[in-house]
Amino acid sequence: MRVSREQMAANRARILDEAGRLFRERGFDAVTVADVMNAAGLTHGGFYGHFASKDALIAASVAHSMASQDAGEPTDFARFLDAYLVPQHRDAAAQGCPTAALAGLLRTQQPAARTAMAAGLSAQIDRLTALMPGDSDAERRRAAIGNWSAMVGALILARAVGDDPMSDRILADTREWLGDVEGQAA
Amino acid sequence: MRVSREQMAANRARILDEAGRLFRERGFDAVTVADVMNAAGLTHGGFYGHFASKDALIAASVAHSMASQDAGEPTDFARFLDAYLVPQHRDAAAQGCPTAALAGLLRTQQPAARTAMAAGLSAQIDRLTALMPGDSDAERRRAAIGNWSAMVGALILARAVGDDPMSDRILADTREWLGDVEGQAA
DNA sequence: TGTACATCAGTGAACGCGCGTTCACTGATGTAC
DNA sequence: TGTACATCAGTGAACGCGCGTTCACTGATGTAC
Repeated sequence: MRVSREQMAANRARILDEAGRLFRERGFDAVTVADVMNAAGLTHGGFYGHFASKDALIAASVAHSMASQDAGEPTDFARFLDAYLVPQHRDAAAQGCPTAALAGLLRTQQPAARTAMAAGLSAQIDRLTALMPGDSDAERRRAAIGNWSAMVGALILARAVGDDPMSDRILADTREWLGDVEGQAA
Repeated sequence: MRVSREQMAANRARILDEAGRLFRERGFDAVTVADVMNAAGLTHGGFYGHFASKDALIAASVAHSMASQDAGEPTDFARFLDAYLVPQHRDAAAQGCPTAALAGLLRTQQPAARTAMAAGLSAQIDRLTALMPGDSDAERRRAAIGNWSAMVGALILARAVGDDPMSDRILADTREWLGDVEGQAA
């Protein structure tokens, strides 16, 4: 059942897409190699033709998910913030921000996966720095890192507590607070 | 090998202490029931005399770790912030803030564990609200939630990226940025 | 261009290991008299 | 207070299951002529 080179490349791309979706939704440990392959329409045995190990898939998947974030590159920080800290995003982790979904899981992962996160995070901070007001580049970068930490932190906390009414409040209050801080700084 | 009631209570307390330490250090999945029991100086077979399941231990451990945070209740926000966003805290997750160590892992845990996180988080926000400047209680609470999201988010991001030089920068920049924001708001 | 053969992507059964959980047993604790 | 017995916290072997990984096989693709 050999397939064409194009087909194989498409299969690999589908494996990465599905892995990114499943890992964001359930975390690395709760998703099996067979889960990913089945989601991609394949059987688990073929996995090792594409990746050396599950850890290699995790590293590639983190890089893939972080890179796909570039596509939706924000051009207006206020708009980005308002779309980010909302219940719909909290409830759609599978399609949402990979940083918020995965950062808390990466401390115990292998170096390659953490390096991929570092690269994606660095790119995101560069992007946000360009959108920040401020007199110096250092000041804009500091604001970008502070805002991004608060956004990712608020989303992680809102997701951690489950159905609790505090979840909505964390999102709304952090959104308003960051909006006020921005207003003051501008 | 029956032990006295006091001894049994002490054993249970030691199990919870060690579980809290190990879970913060390695996450829930990478720590086995046997790991926890051995760390507490016991064998794995006796575990089910104390807890109904590993999930029950996780829930109890989250509650235990979050409650132990009350002990170090901060009285000065600037001091708390300066001690929180530093490399030593980043590198000592086992003894550090349970919220930063566990929040990212809780989305995929059972309701009891998430409820315990919600309760601990609520208490922490109440504590920080009391330390915030501001005209109204709503404003102080918003500042507490925003600051706490940024602190937890920055620590999670700094831990996610590993040895990367960005790790130190995330801590330092977020610390300075929050200090500036506080200064402006006061 | 057509044919014969080598390659190799994917399949699915199987392997081995580790983990959560169970259970028969042990012997110190707690209690009844 | 001392003795006899019931209780039960902890032990360690065993069980069963699921997961990452391997491997012999299949049959379509790619290539040599």
